[in-house]
This record gives sequence, C-alpha cells and structure tokens, in this order.
Amino acid sequence: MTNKPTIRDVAKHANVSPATVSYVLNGVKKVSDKTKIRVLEAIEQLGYYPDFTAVSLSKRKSNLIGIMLPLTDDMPDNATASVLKNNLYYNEFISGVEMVAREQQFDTLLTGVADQEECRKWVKKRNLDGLIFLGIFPKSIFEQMSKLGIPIVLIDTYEEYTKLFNNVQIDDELGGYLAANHLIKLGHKNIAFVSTNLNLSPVDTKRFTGFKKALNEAGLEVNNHLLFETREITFENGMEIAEKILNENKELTGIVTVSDILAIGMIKAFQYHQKHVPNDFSIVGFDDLSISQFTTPSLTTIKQDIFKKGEKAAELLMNNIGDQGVERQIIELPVQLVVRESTKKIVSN
Amino acid sequence: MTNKPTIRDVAKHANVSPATVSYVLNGVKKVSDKTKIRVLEAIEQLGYYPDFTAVSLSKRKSNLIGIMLPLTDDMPDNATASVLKNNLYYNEFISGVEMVAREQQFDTLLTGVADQEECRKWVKKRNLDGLIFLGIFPKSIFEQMSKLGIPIVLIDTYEEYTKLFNNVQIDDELGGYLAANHLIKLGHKNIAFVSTNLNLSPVDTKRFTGFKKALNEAGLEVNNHLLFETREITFENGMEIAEKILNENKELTGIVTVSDILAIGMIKAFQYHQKHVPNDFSIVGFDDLSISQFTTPSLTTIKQDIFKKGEKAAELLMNNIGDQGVERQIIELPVQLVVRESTKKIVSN
DNA sequence: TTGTACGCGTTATCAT
DNA sequence: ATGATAACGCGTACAA
Repeated sequence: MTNKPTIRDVAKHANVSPATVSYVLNGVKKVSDKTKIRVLEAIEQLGYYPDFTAVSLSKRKSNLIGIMLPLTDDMPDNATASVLKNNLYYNEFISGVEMVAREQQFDTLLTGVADQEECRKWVKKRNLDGLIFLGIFPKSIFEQMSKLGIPIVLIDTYEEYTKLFNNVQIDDELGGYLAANHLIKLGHKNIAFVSTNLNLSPVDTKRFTGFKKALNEAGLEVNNHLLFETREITFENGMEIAEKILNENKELTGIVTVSDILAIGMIKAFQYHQKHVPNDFSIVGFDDLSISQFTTPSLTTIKQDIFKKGEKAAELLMNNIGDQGVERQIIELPVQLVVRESTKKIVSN
Repeated sequence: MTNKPTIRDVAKHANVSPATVSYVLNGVKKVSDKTKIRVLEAIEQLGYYPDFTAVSLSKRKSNLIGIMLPLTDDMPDNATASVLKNNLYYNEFISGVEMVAREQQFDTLLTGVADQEECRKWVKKRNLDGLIFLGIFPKSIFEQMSKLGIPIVLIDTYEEYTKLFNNVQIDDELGGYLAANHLIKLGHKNIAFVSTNLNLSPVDTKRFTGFKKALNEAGLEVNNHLLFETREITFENGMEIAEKILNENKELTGIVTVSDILAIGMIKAFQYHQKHVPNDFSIVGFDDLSISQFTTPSLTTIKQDIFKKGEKAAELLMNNIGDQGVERQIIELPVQLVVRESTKKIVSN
C-alpha cells in the first residue's frame, strides 16, 4: 500500500504503545534510550512522519501562520489578489516571512479581510498559530484580534490602539527627512510631497513630519499646494499626479514620494509630456524595490529592506508562538538614502 | 466563554444529534425541513462554523492547495523566498490562483521543493487537495506525484512525460514568432535570441522554434553566435548579456528575449554604455509585466495574461478536486504582441 | 510505559 | 423517510 503509516503502525512495529512513539517524537524524556532507538528505527523503516492535521487537531496548533492584507470596503471581493498583483512591496515582504516560517516547519497563509468577523473566522477555522498584519486596519479589528489569544505582529503601525502588539517598523520620519534633505542640499526650494491620504496613513504622516522638519530646518516654507494625496499606490496614480502637477502648472522642482511605485509612474508621465527627470524634476522614491535600480532614470530613493522586514516579523512571531508571555517588542529597521539618477542639483537661474 | 462552539453544542441547542447537524451542514438530504430550520437557527445563534482541521482529519480533505516552485539543487535552502522575491511573474500568477481558490473556500500554500520526497511529505503532512507546479521539474518528481492521487495542474510544460496531467499554457512558439516577426518587419536582419538554457527549458525552446521560423520565412539565417543563454532570469543577468554583446562587438540590431526582466536589465546596461534603445538596439520582451509599460523606454513585448493563467490553473484544479475522473485538459491562453517604445524601424545605411 | 479518552466532524450502521 | 449512536481519522497527554 502507498498508505501513509500512522503512529500506531510505528508502535506495532517497535512493540511499544502509540504514546511512547509520540513521546519519542516530541522529545518528552520519559523513554529509555533502548526503546527510543527501537522506535526511531521503526520510524525510519516505515518512513513515518506525523500528519499535521491530526497534530493540529489534538494540540490545537496548526503550524500555520497568516498574513493579513487590508481590504477596504470599497474594493471588490477579489481584492486580495489585486493588492498582491500591483504591490511589489508585499511580494518581497511575504518572501521574507515565508523563508523564516519554512525554516521552522511553518507554512504561511495569505488573506485579505474586509471585516473582523471574517478575520476571526479565518483564524479559528484554520487554527492559525500567529498572525501578521500588513497594512492599515480599523481599530475594531484589533480589539477582536486581541481576544483571539494568538501572537500578533503588526507592521508599520503608529496608532495608539496598536501599542499592545508587537511591531516591526522603520524610522519613517527619518525617511521623510532624508528624502527632503537630499533635495534641499541639491538646491531645491519648491518641493512637493506625494503620498496616500494622510488622514488614513500614519506612516505617510510620519514621513510628512520628517519632510516638514527638513524644510523647516532649511528655512523653507511648507506649501500646502505642494501636497498631493492619492487613494492608492499604483503606477497609474503616480502618472495622474504628475499630470495634475503639469496641468496646474505647479511651481516645483523637487518631489518626495512615499513609494517607488508612485515615483516610477510620475517619471513616466513627465517623460510623456516632454519633461525630463532629473533635469526638470528631481524625484525621490521610497522603498528601493528591486526594480528601482533598473528604471530610467534609476531611482534615488529611501531604501528599506522589505525582505528583512518580513524576516523579522516572522522571527518575532515565531518567538511569541514558541513561548507565550514574551514581552511585546518593537523592532525598528534602518532606512537609508540611496542616491541614483532621478535627482540632481538644481540649475540656478 | 469565548470558546468556539462545536458541533455538539449546536446539537444540544437544537435538541438533535451531532450527526444531524453535520447532515444539515453538508446538505445531506436526510433531514426534515423543520429540524433543518431548528439546526440552522442554533447555528446562527451560537455563531457556529466548522473547524477545518477537524473536517480535514475526518474527510481527508484540507481545502488547501499547494503551489510548487522549483528549486534546483545548487540553490540555497531558502531559495523559495528568493525565487519569489525576484520574479514578478510568480507574483501575478499566485495572485490569480489565490483569488479563485479563496472564492471556493480554499487557501493556498506555497513551497519550493528540492526533491520529490520532500514534496510528497509536504502534500501528505498537510493533506493538500491539489497541486500546481509552476516551473520546470525533473521527471522523477512527476512519477512520485502521480502516485499521490490528488489532482495536479502543470504550467507551461511540454515534456512528453507530463502529458498525463492538466496543463495551462500559452502558444510559446507563436510568441517567439511574433516577436521575431515584429523585428523583421521593422527591417532588422541581425536578431539575437536571449533565453535561459535551451536544454533545460522546453518553453524557451518553443519560443526559439517560433523565432527561427520567422527568420526562415523571411529568408534570414539563424546565426548561432546570436543565441545567448543565461542560467536564471534576473535583471542582473540581463545586464550581463548586454555587456557581453557590447564586449564581443556582436553585429546585431534586434533582440528577442524570453522575459521582460531580462529585457529591462539589458536596456539598463545598454544605456549605461551610451547605447540607445531603440536607436541602437530594438528589444522585445516577453510577459508584459505590470512594470513593463512604465520603464523607459516602455517595453515592446509579447503579452501573456499571467494573472489569468493563475486563475485558469486554479479553476482547473478546483474542477478536478470537485469530481475526480474529469478528463485531463490542456488550456491554451493567447499571446499578443504589444508594441511600445523599445523597438523601432531600423535606419538603413 | 501503557491504555485510553480526547479534540471535532463525518459517515456507516442501526432504529423508529 | 428521519434521525440517533458510535466508530473513525491520527496524534496527544493524563491517569494508571
């Protein structure tokens, strides 16, 4: 038979009880060395390995972690997929999580959630051992989640109500500061800030804070006309903003964005309208995606190691799953200015 | 208690047996309408929903499907992650699978596999209901897999020994043909073909076949010096090939590649060495990734709908999981030439 | 070390 | 035709 051997098969083969086999498997030191060896041999011979489903049912532990992607209400049902499709950021992050999880015999599940009920069900249905929240979620969801009793790691959250969870983040304010400062040092005085809706994104707000700080320090005034908000981070939205800038004839030479994606879209639109980057506009991205050094011009950007962010998040989660009662941690990863071709010293008039 | 209600709780609440509840849940028509309503009410009131782990254990069905990524032996252990990280292709594909799976209450697991044993174990451990193979795998793995007794969908395979599985593919030969033909029509006569190792990649071989066909039809000779093979599809390898072309002073004006990634890398290297695309080299990519219309120059490429490929693969898999004995199917998705800025009519001398 | 109840839903068997 | 009982899937962990 190609049938998978069970723990009872092994037990029979080794002339012991299933319990003993289980003890050997789990390193419970209740077993004499000689029986242990017999059991190990039997396991080897039969090619036995435990069924995770059964383990999961009896231990109430699935060796499964979940990554939660945000779905706003106005998105179509199938938005998980489209979020993934368009956002290279998620891709790298998930890879990092995957890698660490796999090393520890965990598998990773992905979902988008519209409401907390759905989320709770998902966790319960699959007996998930831990959760990573990637993105912004409403307060109510966290209240629900904290009742779930499983470790949770948040990414890039600043809201007060998230303070009781683990968090992996970067110094977003510094990122915004570095980006603006870079342009200022290049002589730019009229600098735009391009982000998602600041009311909805504390991350972008932090970056904006850093941005403003740099301008203030340089004695430059923060001009609200040079703040551009878009709903979602896509290439297309980047193009739209660039066109808006051109249409409205904004006076500016420098642009700080919260995402390489937006920056790339903007550059494309500028080029389409015969504007040159960096000659006409200097643009700083954010993230340093793998594509960003291969665009033309290559992107000056604030680099964060998204892959490592995923790794750290998974490590944190694993530690918490391993033993509860670990204290809540905040891990801050570094950001760094990477200067490439999309920014340039301004040509004074 | 916040404890999840079990089927027995529901049964008690409705004054029936657990079995009856199960029947109602599974639509077994053994239950009178009045009891059914009672049960439904109890379910509603208690907020009951079944535990997938338990269902999985008793039904031997997990509502989980797996996507298998290839790991060659010489890759590091953690290569799943890096494959994902670098390959935007996978990203879009997986999104498509995810979406369809989710609609049917399935979750999707991802893994890279080095050998068939590991793969088999993974399937067994998690009781996976179906498998999608994304990429090229050795023959031996398929022999093992066919014994597993779960539906399998292959992507882009042409090997003889894969003929007994479902397959989702595109017309790769046509793709190669269209790409070459486009360049020929633009007046190019010395056209390179850039691919992975043709001995290892039947897909690239098909495209090469189409490529050669177009050249032959046009009375052009296929020059082996203009065939460039690389090990892996990365931006960096694209750059390398471009540099090789420049270093060796190859006489060519047109380039057909098997991937947008390679094309983007090549363009970058050309630009770095003061060569202009498309003025000096016309380049055709393959895939039409979401980034490809935002590079500079934007890519002329052979478009395939990778997202849809994922959707189709998942649909096929779901159908097969639903009822076995469905006949093996091959689904061929269309390819299409998308002309953008990276190709141009040759300036005759 | 072992026997065995348990976790939770399913389904074959049996009863009305 | 309805519905209950109980064994089962597989590993775990407590009592003995």
